[in-house]
Amino acid sequence: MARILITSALPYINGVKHLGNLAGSMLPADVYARFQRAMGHDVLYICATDEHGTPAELAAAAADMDVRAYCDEQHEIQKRAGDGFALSYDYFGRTSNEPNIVLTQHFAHVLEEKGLIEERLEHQVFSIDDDRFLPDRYVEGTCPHCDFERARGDQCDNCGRLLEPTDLKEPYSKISGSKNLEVRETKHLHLLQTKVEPQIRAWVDAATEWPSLAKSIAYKWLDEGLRDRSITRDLKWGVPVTRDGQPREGFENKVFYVWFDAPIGYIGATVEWAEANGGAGSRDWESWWRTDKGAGDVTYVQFMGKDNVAFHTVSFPATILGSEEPWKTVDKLKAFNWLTWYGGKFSTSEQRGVFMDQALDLLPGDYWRWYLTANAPEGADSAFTWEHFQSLINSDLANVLGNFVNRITRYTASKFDGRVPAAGEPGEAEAWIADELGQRLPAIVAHMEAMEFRKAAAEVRAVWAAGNEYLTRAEPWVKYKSDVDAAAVGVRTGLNLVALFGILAQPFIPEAAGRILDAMGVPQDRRSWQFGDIAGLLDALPHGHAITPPPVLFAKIEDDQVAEWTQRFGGAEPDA
RNA sequence: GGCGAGGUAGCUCAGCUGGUUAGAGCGCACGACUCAUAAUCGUGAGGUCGAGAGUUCAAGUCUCUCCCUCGCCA
Repeated sequence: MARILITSALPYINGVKHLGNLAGSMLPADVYARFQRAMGHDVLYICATDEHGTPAELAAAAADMDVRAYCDEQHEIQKRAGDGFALSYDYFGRTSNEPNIVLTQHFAHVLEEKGLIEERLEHQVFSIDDDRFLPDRYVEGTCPHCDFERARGDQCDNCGRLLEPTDLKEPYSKISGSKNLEVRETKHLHLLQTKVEPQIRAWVDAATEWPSLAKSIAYKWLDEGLRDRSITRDLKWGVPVTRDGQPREGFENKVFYVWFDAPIGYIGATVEWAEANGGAGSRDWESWWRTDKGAGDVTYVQFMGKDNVAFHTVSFPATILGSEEPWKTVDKLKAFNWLTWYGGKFSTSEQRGVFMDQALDLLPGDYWRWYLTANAPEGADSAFTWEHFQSLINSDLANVLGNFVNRITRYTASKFDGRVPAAGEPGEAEAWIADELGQRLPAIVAHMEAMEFRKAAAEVRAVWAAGNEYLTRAEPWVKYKSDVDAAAVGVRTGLNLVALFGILAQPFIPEAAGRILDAMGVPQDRRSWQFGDIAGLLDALPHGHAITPPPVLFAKIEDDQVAEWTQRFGGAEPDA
């Protein structure tokens, strides 16, 4: 039994995420976690909300709430949305919780001891009316090069030139619009990434199980040269900057930069998990994260969107490797491209795209899980369209899987007293389906191991379709007229296929899979992915065992629903 | 502007280090079947692989130029 640590990129706290975020990290991580559990491995799947930083403060202010109260509320909302999609986190923590604060301060302390942190004086724009320092992109003004009036402090969107906030003419605060600004001196801690660069490069060189997308992004950053990076900010909301357990002199009103403490949150959330579970034995967080405390045999797998790759392959490793402590680092990394909305961006303001909570109002989580997995943006960006969604769900879930379950269970109820028939011997049709399964089941496992979810889903669908083909070949309803025993073999095999399909479906559509398996009376300990004995799989249900035809598993998506949703959330004609 | 990804059947996408008649699902046409959510099963029609040039015995797959789309710019 292998030990597998899985994390998905931490969703930011300011509001429910859209389907693209779900599809690019949390969902595939969950599919993988469920798969590995079904394979019998010891899996720890950790996620958390990323709560610090200016956007959280501003969102809280906009909601007229205290930041912590705002985060409390948003964390619960995101947790609920995750539950709605059956995301099976072992723990869904928070970067603002105590363990992450302790760990963040610990890393800063160790890095400073190693000579990798130093104080530097900076000049930053301070907004007197907002009573805060403004991050570069929150300062706007007129571009000194092209006179564009809404250039940002870091760059002009019109002429594309990189800027410093102090370059802007007529600068104003993007937060309040106030022009009452001044430049103040402020001291910050800088992480000397330039000194760690050789270690990071060697570590990236040694990584064998990263996809090319991840490696090329990492090398791109390394080749451009790492920069020493400020890891503190003039904010109230964040991890306090300390020294020897006391507030650090001159840093009383500063906190660590959100990108410094957020990835440490993977570890912090694991500590939260351990504390919630007693913290003993394998429930010990260090046995997952410290190679000197038993994490040597852990395989660590990270899931993220491509925008996060650099932070996970370069920035966070700078923290970890720079500490020179025996922390577990990522082994396998799965990066996703974007799920687009009809080829363009999801956009809240333009009402283009669906958010996680809205999606659940329309349809159960399984529908979305299947679409987003079967259509995952793995090789390239992939487009969501209502029409594609409708056809995929209706075809794969309603017609191929749902109808298969329905047709064979109902036939059993009407002709075989709702029981698994014992009579008859397997023949040609049974040999055919056994051969199909013998080829396709290993392929599915291989695709899952390789984290090729799109291909895995296609293969799972092919197995479901093979079930229908099997019934066409076995045609028990024809045989029933002349030879009830011959029909019984087909029914028995069909029922066992239903159970197998439920087992196969678990990582992808866990709720529906559970209903199928419950209806077939498959006990919990018989639901794992053990496909070695095909003949056994086709005769696994006890003879005479009663089954219940489940209600229709997947309702079809109707054209008028698509029309309504297109109207509400945007679709093919954004201007219409 | 810089950087990145991509342009393959009507649609959404596979096609590894170049090598038999370029694949899948959906959609479409025709046929079969009737246990089933008018579901299912079978057969078939659809592509000069963005454009041009080059390397090679051989290019969707390598090189160059161009066109177009999308994204990112901490």
